[in-house]
Amino acid sequence: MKKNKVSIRDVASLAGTSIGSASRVINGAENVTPEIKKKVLDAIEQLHYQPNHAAQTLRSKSTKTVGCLFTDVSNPLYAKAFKALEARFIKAGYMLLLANGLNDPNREISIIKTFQARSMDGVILAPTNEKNPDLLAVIKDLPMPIVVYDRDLEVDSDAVLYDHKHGIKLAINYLIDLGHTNIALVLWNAESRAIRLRVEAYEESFVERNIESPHLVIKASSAISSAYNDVMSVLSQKDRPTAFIAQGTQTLSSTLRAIAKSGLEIPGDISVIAIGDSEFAENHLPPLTALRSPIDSISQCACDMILNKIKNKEKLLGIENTHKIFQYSLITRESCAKLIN
Amino acid sequence: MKKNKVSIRDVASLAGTSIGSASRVINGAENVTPEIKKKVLDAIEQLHYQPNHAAQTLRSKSTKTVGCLFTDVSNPLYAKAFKALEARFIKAGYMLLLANGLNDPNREISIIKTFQARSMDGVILAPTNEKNPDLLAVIKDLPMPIVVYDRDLEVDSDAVLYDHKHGIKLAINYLIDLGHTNIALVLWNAESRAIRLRVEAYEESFVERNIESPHLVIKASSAISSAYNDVMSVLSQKDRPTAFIAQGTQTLSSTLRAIAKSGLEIPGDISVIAIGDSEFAENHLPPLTALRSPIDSISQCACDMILNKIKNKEKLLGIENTHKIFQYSLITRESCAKLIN
DNA sequence: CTGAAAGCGCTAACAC
DNA sequence: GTGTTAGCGCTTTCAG
Repeated sequence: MKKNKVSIRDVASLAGTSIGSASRVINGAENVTPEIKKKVLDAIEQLHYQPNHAAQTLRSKSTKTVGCLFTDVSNPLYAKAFKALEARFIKAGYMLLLANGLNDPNREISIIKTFQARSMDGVILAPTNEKNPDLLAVIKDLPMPIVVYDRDLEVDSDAVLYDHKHGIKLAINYLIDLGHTNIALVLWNAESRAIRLRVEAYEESFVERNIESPHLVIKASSAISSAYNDVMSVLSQKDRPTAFIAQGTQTLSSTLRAIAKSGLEIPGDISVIAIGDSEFAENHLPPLTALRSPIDSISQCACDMILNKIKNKEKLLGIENTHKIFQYSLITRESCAKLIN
Repeated sequence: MKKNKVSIRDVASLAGTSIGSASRVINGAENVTPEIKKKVLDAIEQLHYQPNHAAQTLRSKSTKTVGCLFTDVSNPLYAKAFKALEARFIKAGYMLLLANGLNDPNREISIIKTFQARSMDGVILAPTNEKNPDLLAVIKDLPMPIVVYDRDLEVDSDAVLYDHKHGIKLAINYLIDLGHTNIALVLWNAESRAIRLRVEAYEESFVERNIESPHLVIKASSAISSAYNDVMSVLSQKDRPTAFIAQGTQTLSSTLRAIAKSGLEIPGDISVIAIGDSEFAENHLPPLTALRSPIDSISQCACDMILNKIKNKEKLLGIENTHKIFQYSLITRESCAKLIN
């Protein structure tokens, strides 16, 4: 633990220039003689000078930091999104400050307030409590650019959204084309945009194909044990489903386990589609057909939106907010088979 | 997007006091009349005043932020650790800034430099490249309190460490007591303190019991497909193991899948112990005996170490660095059985 | 193109 | 106990 007390003053004096010139060099301003620039750079090098971030922030009114509120990074989905965002922001010279809302409205509110108190240059928000009026009020008060991440929030801001409906329809249509109609959808029992839309799309898919819906949406109350039990019980019914669409990591593997335990083969007896592609799906035996979520492009877009707003903050005050929607794609592998009557 | 330009000056003038008193109230100083305190608090309330964090930082030399370098939050282990740490730091009024090193030494170095440039009040470090001299040099230069998180880093700092050896020995002794000697350890093929110690402990366990080691350490090069294949092939040998100790999430489930595919029953034919307890292990059929990692206590300790050093920064300059070691515990469930010859 | 100087918003030291 | 004031380290006018 050493002390680091070299300031721009030291740099300027070592370089034999003024503080102003030193600052210009540090910030890459154009109007500096190569000569002075070199002297300053040398001094910086020699002194191991690092600008004081707090002072820069105070003066320039930019923290070079973006806040990110996700529900829970232990959900691999969010972890991946965070990593994708982090990579892009770091490249742009920003830091991403992650905080977990953990489904708690008060925590979410307090995190957002912290983002404000620490004057983040922008925020990416995915609060769980989409309808909470206090939450909404706090968000509306935010002075910095906002990107809503796959939530139906009634606030005037940019948003990036997954087309969960389209994804489910892709999967169901694929299965219907293979002859399946008795299709089950296994989700967990939470309230979220994703789940809401998936359930809606499930019913709509059958309507659009003029097929009677089997109404087999299984909402497991716990991702593991309950999904397993629920799938087991559905499987034991006389008119058991011939295909499953299962979400997530744990819900999926519980579903798979239940199928295996029931002595059923994939895809011979049962077809399976995973919502969300993963190494797991790819390497499973048999490899699982999966809905691939556009996580990288959505993250890139969120990042671009923020950076763009930050850059144009002064210039185009009346800049429009945009909602961008991203499509799933169906990666067909070997877990689905034609249904033979 | 509104503007937020109310400063402590506005608060003081509305409250009819001086800036100094306002500051004292904000910082909870003792020597303030209740009367003035109330007036200031009211003014703050009324103006929705929020202190400017950059100014506070610049003046007080404390960012109220702690940097956290983990390998990869998509690893559930790190995600859980991050959450545990975050909870404690938030409670103490700090923010945790997470960054993923992603196994890349340059990235790790650059992250640590960023932590320094942004003058984190403390850092929690778990770099993958434990021996990289540049990395080490950068860390040694850090001016703030450091806690090394389960790494063998040759730096003079606090550290929190898992007793991975003890964990493995717990598991192997338990299995030996059940009559197993042909025990396989399934890991993935990475270089880390955890894996290093587990492999060492594996061999030592047998030596300590005067049993010849079966030398069955399976290092899957990929967590999923390879673990599956490797376990399959071990299982097909004439003298197949009677017990498996498997790490992680994916390695474990691949191992389980291979066992199931081989037509073997747990615990009848094969005993299984999971390294790391989880909902998955708990809800598996049969419920899995597991080594529970002391993730909460280790996180709590790391947090306390940092906070303690921050608090005593000036006072006890020569404060000692401590290494604290945390024990796994064996949660016995139904996946292990007595070996009947 | 460069230097001098003002001041970002706040805390802490000091007088009263 | 309270008010005044000097900077924290930097960016950014503004003269020159």
